[in-house]
Order: sequence, then C-alpha cells, then structure tokens
Amino acid sequence: MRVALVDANNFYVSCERVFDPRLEGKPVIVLSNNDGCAVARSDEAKALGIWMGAPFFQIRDLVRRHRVRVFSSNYALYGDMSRRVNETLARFSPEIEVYSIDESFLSLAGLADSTRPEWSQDLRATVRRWTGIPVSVGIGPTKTLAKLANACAKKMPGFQGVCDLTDRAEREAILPRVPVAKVWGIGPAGAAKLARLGVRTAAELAALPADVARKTLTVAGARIVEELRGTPCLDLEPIPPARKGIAVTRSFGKPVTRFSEMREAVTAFAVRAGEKLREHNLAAGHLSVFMHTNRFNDDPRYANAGSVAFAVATNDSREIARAAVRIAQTIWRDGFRYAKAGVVLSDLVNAGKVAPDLFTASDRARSKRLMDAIDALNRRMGRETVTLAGAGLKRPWRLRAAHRSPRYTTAFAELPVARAR
DNA sequence: TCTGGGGTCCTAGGACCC
DNA sequence: TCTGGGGTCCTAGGACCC
Repeated sequence: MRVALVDANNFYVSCERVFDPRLEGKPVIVLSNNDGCAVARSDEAKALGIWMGAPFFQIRDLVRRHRVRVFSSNYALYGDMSRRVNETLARFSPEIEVYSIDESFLSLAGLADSTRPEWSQDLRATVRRWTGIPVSVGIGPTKTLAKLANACAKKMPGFQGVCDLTDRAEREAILPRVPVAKVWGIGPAGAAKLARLGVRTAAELAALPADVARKTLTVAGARIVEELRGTPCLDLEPIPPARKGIAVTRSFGKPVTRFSEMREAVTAFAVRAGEKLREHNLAAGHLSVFMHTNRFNDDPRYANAGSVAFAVATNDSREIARAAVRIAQTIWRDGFRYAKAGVVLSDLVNAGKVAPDLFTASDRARSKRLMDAIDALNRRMGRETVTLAGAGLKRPWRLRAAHRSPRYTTAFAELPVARAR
C-alpha cells in the first residue's frame, strides 16, 4: 500500500480568502454554528494565541485589539469548494476516499510517477491554481503514516508542504520528533495512559509490544501501532459505507422557555432530518429526541431524551415531526431555560427496500409523491421554501450567524462581482 | 449575554434464553 | 447440604475524529 493524504490548510479560512484576497496575510477566524467558537484559524490568528475551539466571547478582546477578521461558518460555500478540490484531485489518482470536508486519501498504487517530489508539488500547484485552496501532501505506506506525514508537511519547516514517509529511514528520523498525542487516533485519554507507561513519541508508540497496546488502548490502539510500523490495517474506502444515523441538533440563539418554541424547533429539526434521509434514499426505523439546559452556566440543570420505534421505517417529514413532537411533550418540563435540542434518526434502511405494509401501502405512495414535490421545490427555490406549518416562521430560537459571508458559488443573488477598469 | 455539530467505533454490563 | 453457566443481544457511555 502507498497512500497520500491531501489536506487543505486552514480550509474554511482559505475558502473565505479565495473570494476576498485582501484577507491574505491578515489574521482570520471562522466561527462554529451559532457563532459559538473558533473552528478555523489562519496562521496569523494561531500566532496570536487563538486556540482551536476558543469560545468567541472569551477572545473578543484579542480579536478587537488585533483586528482579526471574523466569519460565521458558511457551509454552502465550504461544501462546494470541497467538491471542486476533490474534482481536481481525481485527475491525480483513480482511487480517492473523501475522508472529510477538507481531507482526502489518494491511492498511489501503480502511480510510479508519484515517487518523485515534483508529482506532489504539481498536485499542490494545480489545486491552488484551479480552486484557490492551498493544500499539504503526506505520503506513507499506511493511512496513519500518511496522516502523520501530512502533519509534518504542514508544521515542520523545510518540507514545503510535502512529506513522504515511504522509506523506513525517513520514518526513523521523523517519528521520534512527533509527540504521541499528534498521532491519528490518540486522544487526550489515550495520551495520558501512554504517558504513564513512559510513551511520549510516535516512535515509542510504534515500539510498544502488541499485547500492551491492546490492553492500554483496546483494538483501535493495537491497529495504530501496526500502522505506525508500516503494516496497513485500514483500507482505502473509495465508496463510503452506508450511514448508520442522521442527526439534526442545534444550540439555540437564546434560551427557550416556552413549549411552543420547543415544538417549533423540534418540528424544524425533524423536517430537516427527513430531507437528509431522502437525499440519501434512506428511511429510519428509530427516532430519538433530546433537550437540555446550558451546562456551562448556573441555570438549573435538566436533560432528558426519549425515543420511539416506527412500526414501518419512514422518511416522511410529517410522520417524523409528529412523533418528534410527541416525544418532546413527554420529556419537556416547565420552568427551565433550554439551551439545545435535537432529533436523531437511526436503524436506517434503504428506502426502496422498506417492506410494503398492506394497510398503508397506498398512503406510502401518496406520501412519497408529496415529499418528492416538496424536495423538488426546495431544491429549486432554496431551502425551506416549503416546510411544515409547525416549523414556525419567527423562530426566536434560531441560531446566530452575525458574520456570514455571501454564498459566492451556490446562490445567484450572492455571486461575487468583478469590475474591469 | 456569549461555550458547535455530526459522525464512528469499542466496551462493559444487564437482560434474556436455554 | 447443594441454587449454573455460557451465548447473544441491546444499550449507555466513553473515546475519538473533523
């Protein structure tokens, strides 16, 4: 196996910069949903000490003092830019696994050219030219080593955005310099356990006996050790495995104290969840709904969840919303300030394979026609052109997005304007 | 005032069955 | 007197990822 991980640098920030080059060289951050915390930072913002996940209200002074440019997240834009990057990458390898919105694994099997450093540099330059997005390339004999190589390409000076750990000698030089917490799959809990064993670097982890790795970090840890030694345990997955669950959950823009608002929110989440099911041609056999108060402040705490199994798997927004509201009614308690709620669908099955049910077969056919019509309208006219009456119009609970940039590439009304002079 | 959202996988432990 | 044990399924919770 030989695999490359191509990872966009500060992806969301880079997307914003494509459409506003004045942001180049300036500190820029992108906030999470609800403008809650920083989820992407430019190098300049990192240098100011803005950490990943920093709550916005805690860094507001820093932001003001250094004139940090702030953006609410704009997933329509980032999703579209991601698609463009992957289309470009497809020119370089016949087998791609899109791992996340800003990372893809490329199979290099049989690509003799890819052993030359020029190949990787050409890939970076092409992606930059065609999409405007800067990327780094990490190469290795396993996915875990490709991830590690990518981190080195980004952080260690002298690599110029490309690091190839195909050769054992190269790995022996690099792995002792990488802290174990930077290894893919080693989180804070795992790193703490390893520290107690005196394991501090990727090289020391690679040298850990298999049974110790298994005992300390379970099977996932044992796999990581193998992968660090150069033995692949994780396959490239060009075709994404079937989804297991679909969730729509949100923190509220301001606390919800009335059931009428909660009912609206849960209805809107259920409608969106139904849309997601139909996008993937799935139906759900199980629904759960949760709500809870703010766990960061001194508000009285309350959290609860409830669930229901559908007699026949469904993807009808009306049916999901009805069931979700019923659950919400049973778990709602008056007198609390609710901060977040969500609906989660599971037991997903292919919608085409739902066992027809004698009593409701004709209802199902009508339901499908209605949902198809709603989806078609919303695709053409924009999301939520048509929704259920219960989803609410005023939506006081709606999330904040005070700094959103235009949807440059996916909304005609928001196309960038270029002037020639 | 203000702290994201959406996923996956693994394990332990209880329920249940024979 | 003496009160089983192994397999399977499900769920909750933890850990990790981006």
